[in-house]
Amino acid sequence: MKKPTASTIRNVAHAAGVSVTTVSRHLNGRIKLPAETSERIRAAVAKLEYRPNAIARRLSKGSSETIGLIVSDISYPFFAAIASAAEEEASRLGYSLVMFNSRNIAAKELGFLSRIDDAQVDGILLMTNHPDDGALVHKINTCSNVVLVDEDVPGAIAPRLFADNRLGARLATEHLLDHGHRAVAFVGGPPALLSSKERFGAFEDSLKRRSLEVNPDYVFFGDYDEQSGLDAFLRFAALDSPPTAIFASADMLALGILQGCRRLGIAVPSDLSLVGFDDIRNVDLLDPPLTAVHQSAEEFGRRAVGLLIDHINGAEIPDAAPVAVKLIVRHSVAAPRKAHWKLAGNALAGKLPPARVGI
Amino acid sequence: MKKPTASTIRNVAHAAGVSVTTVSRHLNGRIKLPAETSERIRAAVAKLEYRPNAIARRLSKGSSETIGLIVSDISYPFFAAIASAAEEEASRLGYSLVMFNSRNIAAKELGFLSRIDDAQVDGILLMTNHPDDGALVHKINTCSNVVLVDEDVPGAIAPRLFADNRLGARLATEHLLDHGHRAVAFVGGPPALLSSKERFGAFEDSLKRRSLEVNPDYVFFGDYDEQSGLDAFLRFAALDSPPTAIFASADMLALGILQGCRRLGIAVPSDLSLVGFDDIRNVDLLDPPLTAVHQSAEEFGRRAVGLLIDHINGAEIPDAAPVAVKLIVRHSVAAPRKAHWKLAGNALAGKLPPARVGI
DNA sequence: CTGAAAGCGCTTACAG
DNA sequence: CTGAAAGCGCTTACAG
Repeated sequence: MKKPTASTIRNVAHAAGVSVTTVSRHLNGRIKLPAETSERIRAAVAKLEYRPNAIARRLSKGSSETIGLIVSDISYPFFAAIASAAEEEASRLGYSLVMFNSRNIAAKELGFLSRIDDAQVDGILLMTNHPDDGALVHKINTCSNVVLVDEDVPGAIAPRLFADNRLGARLATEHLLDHGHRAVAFVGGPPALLSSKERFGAFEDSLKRRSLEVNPDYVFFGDYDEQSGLDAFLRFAALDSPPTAIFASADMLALGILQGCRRLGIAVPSDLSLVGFDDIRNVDLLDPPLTAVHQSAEEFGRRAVGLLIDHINGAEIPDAAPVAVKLIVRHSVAAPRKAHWKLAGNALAGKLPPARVGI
Repeated sequence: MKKPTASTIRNVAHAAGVSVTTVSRHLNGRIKLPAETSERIRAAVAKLEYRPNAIARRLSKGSSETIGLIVSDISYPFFAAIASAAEEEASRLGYSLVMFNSRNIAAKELGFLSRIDDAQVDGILLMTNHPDDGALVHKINTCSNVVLVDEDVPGAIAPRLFADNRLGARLATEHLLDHGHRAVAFVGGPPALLSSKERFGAFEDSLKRRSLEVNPDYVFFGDYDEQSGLDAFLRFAALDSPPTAIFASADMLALGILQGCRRLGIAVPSDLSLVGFDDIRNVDLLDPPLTAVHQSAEEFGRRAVGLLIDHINGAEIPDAAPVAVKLIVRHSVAAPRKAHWKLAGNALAGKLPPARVGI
């Protein structure tokens, strides 16, 4: 039961001596009232501390001026930055934005998506990070007003906004190649994701363009987190000829790699060069400052909200241009050493992670 | 208008040949039906892809099994970590958690808080980061079911959960003192905040306990962000006798200080020792790895949700014990040099920030 | 222009 | 045990 204290539109109407209809219309600006009447309503609203019940409004109107953002992991800094920018833009456009943390669980994503059906939100920005088993496409295609952000769900009929993954990966790879590296490794996220596919694809192309082959030992796919970065590093470290450079296709992976280097005494960049992707806040303060492909979270959030609101308003949404990327050169890349770095003795004993599947 | 496709409880009732009442009660588990009847309902639900409209339910029930979390800045890593932990615990207890980014704007906090009034959420975890002008206390005291997390709003009648700020600050300060520092500075957030007051208070006490005085030149209050850290550093750097150690009462401040050191060529810890507060993810990878007071975001999120749900259920909430803290020693603290570090010539020209108010 | 009334999709006292 | 009906607090066709 509602608290008995909250006053309703009926109370206001009664206090102002007009009908509920009139109060509603006046409050929604659909009517122009004589100054005297509108003043009576204003006074009643103030006196009763009346605040329209948003739930009731939604039920009858079917819309809420609210948009949702489903994020797979709010503690991933790049995602949090997108969320923050999205909120700011939504607010600017008169919407409120609510965020849902799905922890990358498909069932939660579906549940949050259902909020479109009952007008809890008018639309949703979906940032997923796992392959779809079909349920997601189905859901997206039955509820309108979702836009896919950062990762794709293949088959979904919805506007999309992605980064320029291919260009970013090419920039990173060529930067390494330009420094003379030939033994360069790739660390990716879940292989089924668009970002992984595109970044790996461009990595491969960049090598090919220089008549180089991808060495399967130098490719690792995991999750987009520090642990996977560490796992990748340890696998590479166990090789007879470890790579001299790594393209970590997400900064969190690079952080895990750095972690591994620190533990095993490998110096970056003199033993091993490293470039990241995302360029999250403060990577310039790492040891060493990380060279990384920058993508603008601000642009991501802002444009995604714009797309969604246009979509809600029924506009035809053209394919969105990718979010721009650029390489930020700092100090984690140097020319390769003459000799490969090798771990002393059994430094790796017991540290090797289980193998992960390739692409 | 709702999409015509969404089916309602009436459709289900009709298809199953029972009343709406029966369907509702059955779906809410308030009734035990003959297997045959419940099977008919199940079939109807499946066939019509019926999903209860949560908005309608809220309007009639007045509750939503949803809790809200208002965070002043979701891109602040420590807050994002709390949010993440809170979501997990809420989910475990059968609630869904929605997050609101207030950008530390009081009006937004008030607006989000109002969602308790219309049952959009059953209760709210409030993380604010600015002094209250009175509106917040009033709001909190008129809507039940809010718990204050991380920072206080004085005068509010609500359960609270704070870190052990005093102990944390003491640990940090004594660590510096134990290394022989006497010229130790304090950098705080907004001086009106509980965390600032408590951390500064304990800093002061720790000095006093060793018969040391706080040097007003060594105290700086700003915001809890990198910029303020940088500002503080630059002010200290302009002093004739700069401090040999800084207690940055938030990691983001420490990051700004590190930024300043890098720009001006000051070495940490040999020129300047530094300890942070929060111990956010990956500060072990900084240059140098940051010594910091650790507070558990996981514990914060988990316990805050527990408190709130107990509160919603009408339990009497005793004063919560503070969230534990501990000092994590890494490599940003060393013994002070014999001589004070000084900047060469006019290295600071044009870089000095405007003065900020003291406590 | 104004208002009485129906309706949004549920839940739940109340009566049978 | 079951169901018809009222009610949650709004909005909005519809009639006056």
